[in-house]
Amino acid sequence: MLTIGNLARRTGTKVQTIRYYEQIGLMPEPGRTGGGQRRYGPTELDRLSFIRHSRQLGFALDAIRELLNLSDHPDTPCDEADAIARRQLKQVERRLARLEALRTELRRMVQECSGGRTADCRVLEVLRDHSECLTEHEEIGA
Amino acid sequence: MLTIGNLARRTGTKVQTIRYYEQIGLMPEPGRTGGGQRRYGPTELDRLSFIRHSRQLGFALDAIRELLNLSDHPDTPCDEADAIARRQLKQVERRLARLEALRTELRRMVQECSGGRTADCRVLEVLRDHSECLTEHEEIGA
DNA sequence: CTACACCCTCTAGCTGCTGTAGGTTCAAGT
DNA sequence: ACTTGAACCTACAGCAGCTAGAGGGTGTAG
Repeated sequence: MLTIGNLARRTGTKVQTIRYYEQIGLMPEPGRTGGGQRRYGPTELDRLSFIRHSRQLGFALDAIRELLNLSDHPDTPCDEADAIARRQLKQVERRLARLEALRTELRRMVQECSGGRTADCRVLEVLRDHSECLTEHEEIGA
Repeated sequence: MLTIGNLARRTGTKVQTIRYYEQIGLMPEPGRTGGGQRRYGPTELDRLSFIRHSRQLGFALDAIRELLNLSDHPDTPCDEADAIARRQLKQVERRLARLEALRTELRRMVQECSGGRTADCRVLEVLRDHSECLTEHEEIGA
């Protein structure tokens, strides 16, 4: 039986985050000692590992909730899990495209800065005037 | 003189966002009509454009605050503006590297899913077992 | 039986907005 | 001059996904 601290250490999660996951129903309410402290078993360890790993792959908590649900029902067809992963992949690809455009723009800004007074700074100039941009970058979304 | 709505339209910002920027001191308190409505001039239009453009390039509000400060003092050397931009570039590059690793992992997951039962789903399997990952992806940070 | 590391709940804060409620003002049309 | 209706005002709550702190209780090793 693991204390919350041990579970945290084993999964690379913060204690508060585990309690938060419990609060939003992502982790089950665990057993408690007489004094009210949480104790976890291997099931919970697996579940939290799944959650952490999914987070590391960038899945939103809602998506993880769905994935966990699917994982709990081994006999259903796996189209849905597949669809969630594909959606996530699409999102990652969209973000990549955006970030690549940003990198280009930032590189250009930085390269053109000749190190004079801020009055002549290309960095500030570019920020002042959108028309100097080569690429469109309308959305901010992460 | 622009109303807040017109300023919003011209810069592609929401009205509430402008008021928010004012609240956190990023935009100045503008003049008001007798009835208490905000009225903006060209200075504010420029400032907000600068902010929006910087946001589109992914700068944090604090970085933008600094950049605006620098922009207001044209005779100081521009090393700092340059440093801020370089920092932002570094951050973008770090995020890109991370996202590329995620893309690889997600692609592999999706490709290996054969469309059977969730019990055999590679997507879920991979999420369950971190050791199947080819790449490390420890941090989640945006 | 005492230290002391760990646990508990509750609440507030972070970034960067966005939305809603409930009320007022402005400008155009009659 | 008066009415309409869009746009404005303030104030506050909420989003994701945690994180930090206060103020107190528990568990266990020596």
